[in-house]
Amino acid sequence: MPATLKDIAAKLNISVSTASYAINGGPRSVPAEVKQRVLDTARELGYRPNRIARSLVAGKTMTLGVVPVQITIDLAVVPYFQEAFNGVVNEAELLEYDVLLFTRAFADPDRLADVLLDGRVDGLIFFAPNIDSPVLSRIRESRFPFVVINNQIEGTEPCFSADNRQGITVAVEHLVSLGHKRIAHIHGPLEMFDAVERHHAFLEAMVGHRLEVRKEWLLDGQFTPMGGHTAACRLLSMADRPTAVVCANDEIATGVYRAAWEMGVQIPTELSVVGFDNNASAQVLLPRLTTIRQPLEEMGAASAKAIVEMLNGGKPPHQQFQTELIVRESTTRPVEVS
Amino acid sequence: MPATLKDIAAKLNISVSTASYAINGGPRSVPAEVKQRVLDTARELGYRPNRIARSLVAGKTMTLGVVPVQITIDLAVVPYFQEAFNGVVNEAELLEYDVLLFTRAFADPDRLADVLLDGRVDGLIFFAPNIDSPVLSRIRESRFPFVVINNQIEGTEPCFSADNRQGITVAVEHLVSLGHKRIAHIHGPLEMFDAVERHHAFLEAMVGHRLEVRKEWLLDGQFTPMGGHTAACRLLSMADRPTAVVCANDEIATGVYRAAWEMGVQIPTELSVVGFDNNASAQVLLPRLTTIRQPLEEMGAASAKAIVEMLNGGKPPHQQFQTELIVRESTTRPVEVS
DNA sequence: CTGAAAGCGCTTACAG
DNA sequence: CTGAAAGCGCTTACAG
Repeated sequence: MPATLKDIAAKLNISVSTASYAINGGPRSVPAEVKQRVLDTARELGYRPNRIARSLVAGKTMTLGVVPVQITIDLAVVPYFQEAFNGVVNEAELLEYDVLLFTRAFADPDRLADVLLDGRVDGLIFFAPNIDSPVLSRIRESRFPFVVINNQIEGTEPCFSADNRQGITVAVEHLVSLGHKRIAHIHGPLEMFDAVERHHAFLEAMVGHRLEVRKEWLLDGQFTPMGGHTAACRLLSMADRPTAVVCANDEIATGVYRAAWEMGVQIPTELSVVGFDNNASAQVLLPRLTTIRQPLEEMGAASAKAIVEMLNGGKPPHQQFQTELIVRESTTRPVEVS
Repeated sequence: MPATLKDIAAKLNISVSTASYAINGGPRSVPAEVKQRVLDTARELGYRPNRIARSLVAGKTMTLGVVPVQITIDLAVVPYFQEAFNGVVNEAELLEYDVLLFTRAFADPDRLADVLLDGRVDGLIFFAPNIDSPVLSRIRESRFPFVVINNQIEGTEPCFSADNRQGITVAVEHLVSLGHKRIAHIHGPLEMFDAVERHHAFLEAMVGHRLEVRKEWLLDGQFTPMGGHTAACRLLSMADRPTAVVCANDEIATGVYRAAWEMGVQIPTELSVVGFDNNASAQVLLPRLTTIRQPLEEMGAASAKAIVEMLNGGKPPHQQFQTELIVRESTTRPVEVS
């Protein structure tokens, strides 16, 4: 039972409105002497304004909701999430908003929408939702402010995504310019928009360079180290092996490194590896990983900024972020197999 | 302007109480026919119960606050935080609580306490606070429910920590049993409780084995890859080099690997490396890192569970988690330098 | 059985 | 200048 304005008012024989004005320093002025007494007894009683009550009258909560539609368990351990989330959190701090993470997974999109729209946050940020996200339609219907990171968006709400196509295109060009012709791709789960875009872009780039796309060199790596490991083990035990592999994210690359290590395959001399994301693990791998940087943190920050802009009546535009190939030590010329 | 109970009641010419009972399915019964009409118009108007209002009358918010006292910026990118946070989030989902992350850093402990105690959460979980945390005293005074992960605690509130001493002791024993005598330690920032405990434990273990502790082999690695890299560069360029190094966390070990790679020092043959935490990067390093596992996720989960127990009137006890040495490939016998 | 009313802790327009 | 009152959107004890 924390102290309330009523307690202070009662103790001082003044009205709660006066107490309120004194505590908030306005908008009505309060005589200095009264104000001081209010402040003193507030301190004495350990009074702290109740933000729930304040939110109710203000009609806003000063908090942003983050909704990771895709993953539910072990979410905070996925690098992709971590970086975008970090961007949101850093920016939210600057904007003086707090961040509520919605973790409850509901099979029913209606129930999920109910939870997201229950008034606890002023706006929502969706992280890399599945391509088919019925929740988004629900939220859209309710006209609640939201933005989306990395997804194709039907409506007009702001969407922040990386140029996956460009990234993959540049990566394949890089490999081709080194002399690679035999290039494999380990893709992510094809229910995810990013995975699909990168996969498409890979195929297009290969065709563009008139290189053969072998079905058995197109494997699912699930965006995880284990997926990458499994795929790479298959790839590396083929009699007819690729000289390079484009991984749909760095986590997959991590698994490829392990597989190569276990099978005694040298990176980059026997296998060139390209990742995607440039997250922390890319910095840990040795030789250092050549990868496509996706500015996830900026994207997270931009999405937080956009939501707040919308709350202030603005209409922030979609934004596509350029990717950047970071050439490090995991790619080199293929060995001649003549 | 979302629909409210009042809107439904007005439209149906019934009282808000009836509407409320119909929506909530109790505690008072409502005739089936009326109930159906309420539900129908609720759907029609897109009505969703306002949780802020509900929280205000219930006096609880069903959300848990996570407070990372130590770090403010780039928080969500620190593995330590990620894993403990993941534990909290997973458990919170099971308990049907949401998680609010407090990110605002206030120099003034009173202001911070005001924010933490403003009624938005039912309980607080503090992450690895600095040894000297004035905020904790403020929260304690207010008798607000809170628990702490990894810190020495003055009061009686539940505290969940790993047995750092045991971990380091076992690690040193492991190295000694392999024949190492020349052992270095790269410690964390000594304002942090964990760093101090591990540092102390290292010194004690060395003394216990009657091994010489060289001052120049005791370096600060700041719990970061860069810190570890810098420290290891110094260590490895000494004429008189250690044969093994105990890193205060895995991130430091990551930097040590890089330094060794750059300087052409082979791990483990020329340098044995032990980490602490067993986080994701430990799985990425090759050769695979021998490390001390600290069950951060369990600790996070336990803390969430404890808070909820407290909210239900319980009094959960302190809990110290055992650590476990995971021997992998980064430690071996030292080469004879005779 | 159901409606009107009080109250959660605030803010702020309205009276005096 | 300050107090009483209404209202934010709910829940629930109290009347009828």
